[in-house]
Amino acid sequence: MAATIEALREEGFSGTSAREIARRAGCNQGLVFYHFGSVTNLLLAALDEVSALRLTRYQDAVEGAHDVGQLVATAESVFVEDLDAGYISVLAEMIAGASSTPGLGAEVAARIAPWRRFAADAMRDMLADTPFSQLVAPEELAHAVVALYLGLEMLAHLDGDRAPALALFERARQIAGLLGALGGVSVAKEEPWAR
Amino acid sequence: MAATIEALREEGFSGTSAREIARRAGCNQGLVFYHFGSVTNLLLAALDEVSALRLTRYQDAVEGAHDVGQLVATAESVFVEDLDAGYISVLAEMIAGASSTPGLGAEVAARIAPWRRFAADAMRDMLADTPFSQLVAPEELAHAVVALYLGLEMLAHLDGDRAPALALFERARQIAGLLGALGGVSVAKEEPWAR
DNA sequence: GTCTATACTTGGATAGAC
DNA sequence: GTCTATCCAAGTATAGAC
Repeated sequence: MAATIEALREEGFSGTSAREIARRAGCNQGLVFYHFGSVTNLLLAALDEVSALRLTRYQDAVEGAHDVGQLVATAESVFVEDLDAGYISVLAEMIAGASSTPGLGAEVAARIAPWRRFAADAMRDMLADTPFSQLVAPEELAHAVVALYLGLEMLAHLDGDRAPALALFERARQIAGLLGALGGVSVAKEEPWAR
Repeated sequence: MAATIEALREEGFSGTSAREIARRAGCNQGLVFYHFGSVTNLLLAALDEVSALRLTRYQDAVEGAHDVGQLVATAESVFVEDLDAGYISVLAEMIAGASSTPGLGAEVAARIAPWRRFAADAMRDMLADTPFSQLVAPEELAHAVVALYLGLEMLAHLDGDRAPALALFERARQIAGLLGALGGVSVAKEEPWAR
C-alpha cells in the first residue's frame, strides 16, 4: 500500500504498474493480483487508506481551531503535510487517471464524497454567526475550497515549488484576521442579499 | 491534432496512445512518429495548439469586459466553452501525466506560463483603483484563480456535473455586483494593511 | 506521405512449484 | 503467501513498399 502511494506520487497514474509497485515494495509482481485481484483494485485500496487517514487528521485539526484565522493556519499545516507525503497527489492522479479506465470515475468520486461533506461541514461552522452566511452557501464554498486545494497541489507538484500556495495561505490568514477585527460590522446582517 | 485533443479528453493521458490517436484520426499509427517523432511530442504539440487557441480567446473576452461583473460573466462563458471542448481537460491530463515521463513536467510548465501571465495581468487590471489592490498581490490572486479553474474542471469532469462550478460563477458575479455597488467605501484605501 | 509489416518492450494476469 | 515462469495484449518505434 505504501509502495502504491509512493509510486502514484512519483510516477503518476500511468507509471504505477504492478511491476513498479512490486519493485518499490521489494516483492513479486504477482502478489498484487493475489491480494487485490487487479492493479485498479490496489489503487482504489490505496486511495481508501489515504482518504481515511487524512480525513481523521483533518477532523482533529479543525476541531482544535476556534476562529477563522486558526482554521486557515491549521489548513496550511495540513496542506504542507499533504504535499510532503504526496496524499493529494494520489487523489489528483486518481482523478486524472479515472478517464482512462471505465468505471473508475464513479469509484473515485465515491471516495471523494466524504471529503466534500467534511469541507461543507467545516465551512458551515466557519460561516455560522457571520454575515457571510447570507452571501454564500457552505456547500458552494466547500466545492470551491476542494477544487482550489486540488489545483494548488497540482501546480505545486508540477513546478516543484510550493511557495505560491503557501503565500496564499499566509494571505488568507491575514485577511481572515482583518475580517475578524472588523467584527462583521461592515456588512449588515439584516439585508437579504442572498438570492 | 484534433484526434489527440479528443483522446486526451475522453481517454485520459494513459489512454492516449499512438494507436488510439490514429484510430480517431482515421489514419495509420506510424504517422504519429513520422510527423511528430514521438507520442510525447504530439501531446505537447496539441497542448501548444490548445494553449494558443484559448489564450487569444481569453484575451478577446477580457478586453470586452469593463467591470468585475462583466469579467466574471465572461469567465463563465469561456469556462463553459472549455468544458464543452475539453480544453482544460487536456491541460489537467498533461499536468497529471507529466509525473510519468521524465522531462515532461518542465515542458508542460513552460506552456502554462503564458496563462499565468495572462491571469496576473487580468487580475492587475481588475484590482487597479480598488481598495483590494492593498490587500492582495495580483500574482497571488492569479495563482489562486488558475488553481481554482483547474480544480473546478477536474471535479466537473469526474462527476460529469458542471452545476456546482456554474453555481460558483453565478455567486461570484453576484458578489462582484455587490462590491461594485458598495463602491469601495467600506475599506479605506489609506490603511497600509498589506504586509 | 501513407501504408504494411515487424522488432522490441512493458504491462496485466494466471498456473504451478515451494 | 510468495516465488518463478509464462501467456497474451498493447504500446513505441522503425524499415521498407507504394
